[in-house]
Amino acid sequence: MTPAADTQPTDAAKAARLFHALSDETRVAAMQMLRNGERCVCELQDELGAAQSRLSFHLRVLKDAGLVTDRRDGRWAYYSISPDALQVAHDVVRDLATPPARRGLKVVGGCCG
Amino acid sequence: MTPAADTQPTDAAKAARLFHALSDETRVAAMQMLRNGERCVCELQDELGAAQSRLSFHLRVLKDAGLVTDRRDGRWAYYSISPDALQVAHDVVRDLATPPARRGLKVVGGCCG
DNA sequence: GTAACGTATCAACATTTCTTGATATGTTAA
DNA sequence: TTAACATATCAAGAAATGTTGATACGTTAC
Repeated sequence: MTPAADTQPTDAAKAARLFHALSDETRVAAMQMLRNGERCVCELQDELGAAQSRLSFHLRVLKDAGLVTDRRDGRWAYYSISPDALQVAHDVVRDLATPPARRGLKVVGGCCG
Repeated sequence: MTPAADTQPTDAAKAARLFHALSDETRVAAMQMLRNGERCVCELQDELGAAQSRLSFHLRVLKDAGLVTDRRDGRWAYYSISPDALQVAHDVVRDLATPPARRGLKVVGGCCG
C-alpha cells in the first residue's frame, strides 16, 4: 500500500482526468475484461459489441489517461491494464474517504463569518 | 474491508456513473474539502472560488451520485461525504486492479479465431 | 410586514464528449 | 503485387455536460 499521502488541491485536476477516463460504461467494461490480462482489440470488440472505431476511440481515452498500455504484434494490437494509474486512482479514492491529518481543532458550528 | 466481490459487467454502468461524478476538478476539490467534515455551501463557495449557481450545480451532481448528502439548517445548507458511495468506488477500483478468480486456464497466445 | 440573505433552479448558450462512416496505414496471405 | 485484414484516425454531426445570469423560494433580521 502507498504511503500516507494527503491528496492536495492541485491534484484535483489530475484526479478528475483519471476518473473521467473511467466515467464511461464501455471503458469500464473494457477495463473489466482486461483484468484477465492482455486482450487484443478484436476480442474486446466482439465481447463488448462495440463498433471498431468506437472501441478504438475509447481505448485511446484509457491510454491517454495512462490506465492501459498497448502493444503491437503484427496486425494485432494488445491492450493491458497499467497498474500504476489504477493505484493512483485507488489512493485518491481512499484519501477522499479519510479525514486528513489535523493541524488545528475542528470548527464546531458557526458558518460564514 | 468489503468481501470478495468480483465486479460484474452489469456494474459497469453504475461504476461509470459514480466515476463521472468525480470526473470534474471542481467536484473533486469539493470532495477534498469535505474530508474535513461537513461544510456549508458558502464555505465551499469561498474556498473554491466558484460562482454560486455553478457550485450548486456541481454539488447536485455529487448528491445525485450519492457521494454526498445535504442537510438544511435555516438558510444554510451543509454538505458532507457519504462514505458508502466512496466505499463502492474504492471497491470497483480495487477489483479492476485485481485478476478475477480463475474458472478456466489462461489462454496463451493466439487471437481472434 | 419588508428587506436582505443563502441556496436552488431554470433557460440559453458554450464546450466537451461520443458516435458514425470514411479513409489511411501497416501487415500478412495469396 | 495485389487483396484482405486489423487497427487508427479523421471529419461531421449528435448528445451530454458545464457555465452564466436571471429568477424563485424559504429564512432570518429589521
